[in-house]
Amino acid sequence: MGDRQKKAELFEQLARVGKALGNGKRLELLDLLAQGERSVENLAATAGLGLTTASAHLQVLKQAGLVLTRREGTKIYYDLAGLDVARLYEHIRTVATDRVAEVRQARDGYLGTDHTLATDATQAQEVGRDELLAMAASGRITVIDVRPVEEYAAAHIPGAVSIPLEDLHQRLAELPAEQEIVAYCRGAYCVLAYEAVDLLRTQGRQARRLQDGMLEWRLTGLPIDVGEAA
Amino acid sequence: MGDRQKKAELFEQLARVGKALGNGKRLELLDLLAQGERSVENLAATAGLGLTTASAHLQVLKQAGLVLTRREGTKIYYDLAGLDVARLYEHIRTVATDRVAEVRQARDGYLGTDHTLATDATQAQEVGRDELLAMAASGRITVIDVRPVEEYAAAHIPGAVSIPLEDLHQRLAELPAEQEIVAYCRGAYCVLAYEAVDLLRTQGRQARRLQDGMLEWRLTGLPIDVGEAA
DNA sequence: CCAGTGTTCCATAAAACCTTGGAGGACGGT
DNA sequence: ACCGTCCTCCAAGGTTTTATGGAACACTGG
Repeated sequence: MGDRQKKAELFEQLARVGKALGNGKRLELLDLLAQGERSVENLAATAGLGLTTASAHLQVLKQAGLVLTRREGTKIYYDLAGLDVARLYEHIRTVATDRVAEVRQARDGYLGTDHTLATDATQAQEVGRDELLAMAASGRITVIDVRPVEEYAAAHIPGAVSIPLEDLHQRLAELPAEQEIVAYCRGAYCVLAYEAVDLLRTQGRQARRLQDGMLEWRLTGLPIDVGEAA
Repeated sequence: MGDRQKKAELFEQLARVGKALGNGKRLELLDLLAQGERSVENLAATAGLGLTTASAHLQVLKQAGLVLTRREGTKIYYDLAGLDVARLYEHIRTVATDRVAEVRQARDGYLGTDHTLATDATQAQEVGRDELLAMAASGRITVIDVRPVEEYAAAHIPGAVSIPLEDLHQRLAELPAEQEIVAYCRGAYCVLAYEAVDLLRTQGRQARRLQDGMLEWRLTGLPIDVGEAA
């Protein structure tokens, strides 16, 4: 094998990871896995894919070394291979958003333009991570996790209460009326917290969204809790 | 357009960048561009691609926002869109190498297994970036850049002398006999510096390779010089 | 304004990829 | 041992990339 050919082979192998990241469905799966491990069936249902399709995509991610599997009885759980993978995902997302106008358009279309405009008004809706820690420590705010319970169980911000978005309206009574509420969800591209804040405000509550979400929280190395109870 | 569909659209857009990174030829083009801007013809020739093929690949990279073009007279020069792109490339390379055994095999096959084994002996051949700066400042070493002259001109380590690998043998006399020589090239996956060190040693010189190369040097934010003269 | 160079655009054929359904394998429960 | 569940593997199809020539375009220099 010639030198030229070996070089091509090396780049072709490197491209394996790129290929794995080069499909919307797979990115969506990674996005879900960034919240914690899940079974194939769960992933397929959540991402709206056929079982075999999801399995095939997961296989590609596995071949690229991005995810790992763990068997528990009859189920197989997939999880990110490591925090470096989450970091890579976040990195590619940042570059895409910074460099491609169409990505920003698609994001605004999904999240709602009003949320993503970087006006002073919107900025005020967001709480920084350090700010959250400080305010939570002094008991000035209540932090709620509006993701599905299973994601809360996999990893959540210490002290946060789990109230999935769909339950929020009927569980309003659990939240102190006089305290500001900070909601968070999966990450920068997740709508749940935006909608939670909107809902709370229409109910006359003081509410803000945490800047980004769980993915970015983990990437900055901040502490997390695991388990179901609050 | 439903929520589900908008979400799919968002991920599909994000995947554009992944797709661009999901092809060996394109990664090779990025690797070359990480050294500095080049014309299409130059890129095609260096990467061993047909002119139209190279152009098509560059178009994909451009659509993904990874490269920019600049016209100068009759030629069009491509360049990385920014340091963030180089960082992303480096990131994907690191994850691929860490997580996929086949990538390591391909790398060893290209660079030569003897170079990549992390033994104490090989470690001693490598000079750290800070170490290089310190030794160069005190005049204890001569730093040579063994890449093609055009890449040296685009960006090089301050104080380094340009001696392309192919000229090295006949220009040995330019190098001080009693001083240690440090050679560098494009980056972690570039063979030139390895071969330069091998050549120098067989000629009885003291020689070591800089850890990684120009790409990583730039990413750590260290200073560079631009231009032809030494 | 013309000729010449360098690059992109277009059409086409070959290759690779995605999806889907069905067969098969591993495990737990009975 | 047998069945049900969950997942992977395999094969077939339809769709999307990729490579490669030739035509078209943009710019420079005369």
